[in-house]
Amino acid sequence: MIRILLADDQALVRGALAALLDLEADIEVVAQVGRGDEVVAAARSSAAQVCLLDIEMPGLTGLEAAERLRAELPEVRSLIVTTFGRPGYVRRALDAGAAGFVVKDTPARELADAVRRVHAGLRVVDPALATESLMSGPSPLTAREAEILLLALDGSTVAAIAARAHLSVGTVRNHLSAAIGKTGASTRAEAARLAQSNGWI
Amino acid sequence: MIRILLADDQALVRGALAALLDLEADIEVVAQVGRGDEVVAAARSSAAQVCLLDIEMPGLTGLEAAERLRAELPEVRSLIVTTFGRPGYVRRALDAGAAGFVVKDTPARELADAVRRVHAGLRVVDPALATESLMSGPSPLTAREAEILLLALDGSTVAAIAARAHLSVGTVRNHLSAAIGKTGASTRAEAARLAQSNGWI
DNA sequence: TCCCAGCCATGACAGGTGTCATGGGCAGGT
DNA sequence: ACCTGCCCATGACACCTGTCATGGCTGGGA
Repeated sequence: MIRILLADDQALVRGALAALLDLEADIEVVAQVGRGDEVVAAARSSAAQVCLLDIEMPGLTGLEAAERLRAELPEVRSLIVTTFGRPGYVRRALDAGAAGFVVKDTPARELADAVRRVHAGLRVVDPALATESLMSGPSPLTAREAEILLLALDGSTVAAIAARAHLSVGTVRNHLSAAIGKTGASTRAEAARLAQSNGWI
Repeated sequence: MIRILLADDQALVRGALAALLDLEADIEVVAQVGRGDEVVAAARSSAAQVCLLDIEMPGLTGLEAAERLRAELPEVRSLIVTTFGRPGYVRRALDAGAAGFVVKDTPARELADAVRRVHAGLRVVDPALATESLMSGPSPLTAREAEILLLALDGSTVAAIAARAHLSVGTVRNHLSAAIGKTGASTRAEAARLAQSNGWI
């Protein structure tokens, strides 16, 4: 019997996935949480063996939760199950210690298989996503550029970004200009959008 | 026995919701589709009574699908089940003829209840969402402003937007300026983001 | 040690952007 | 018929942005 923890902030999706997995004879959902920062504690108290983690969650992202799990409960294996198959997410997930990565777009049957493989110690990654992830390569952005670009996501002016980052306006413009060049965009808004869709920020 | 059609582009979520609803004794999932433009045909051939529609779908949005259903199969009732509880979505959903609106964030139990109420001819709207929807009110944007703002979402320059909309650069700037004023933003990128999060575009 | 990459900052320039005033055309309501 | 609101367009102005050149600083490799 494989003991599963489910982490997804949408109660309906969480419950539905639980219903789906409980149909499998060899899988048992032993815990459900709706926040990333509840994952480690719940995994500990429920003695879960595999954690299904959504990326978008309050508290901690699924990626960060996987990192905590690796540090505090190394015998627990994480499987990222997310809506967005952004290239770059896969790499970050594996770097964070996740054992697998599937998108919510996969056939329902394959989820149980993925759980079994992860539980058996294998790594499982959506094949289509894996190639796309390798295509886009690692982030070309420096840490600072990524940070500034993140602040530019909401469409703020350069002055507002500079204030939030405690930097001069000119420096922000330089970082943004570098990011625009590296992403192949022509405005900072487009660069921010591209970087996000590639999982770079 | 209530006959249900499920429309969601994420196969995993669709399958999981099906597993969840099939646990109910009086509910039967008779069809599943992954695209908005397959909803009407599938509803017709499966003789579904209630359609659960996600908003974000290829082909047609759930809102548009609800509109088609009302026109072609008026006896079928639609229930919008979506990830984003954006104020403004509720109003648009009800305008499109949907009988209910719930977010994926609701407890699993309530979904079956919502389905039963919709089937019984009642309207069901997430109470928290309903008040928020009334708070934000209807869209302040004119049709043209919303259209231009939609083109500005990806961070394009004004010139690029003008080319795509077949308008002069000056006109685009005017529409954007009006939209910026109405949304209380200070750049078009921020205005586009605000309008989207309010369900106005 | 030198050198390089990244970070921060300044200044200047061209071109993009947001605002405003103005005007014509078109539908819908009184 | 009149008014109102929306759409489209033009032109001018101040300001914001993206780019480039330049320089100083720091923390690693070679």
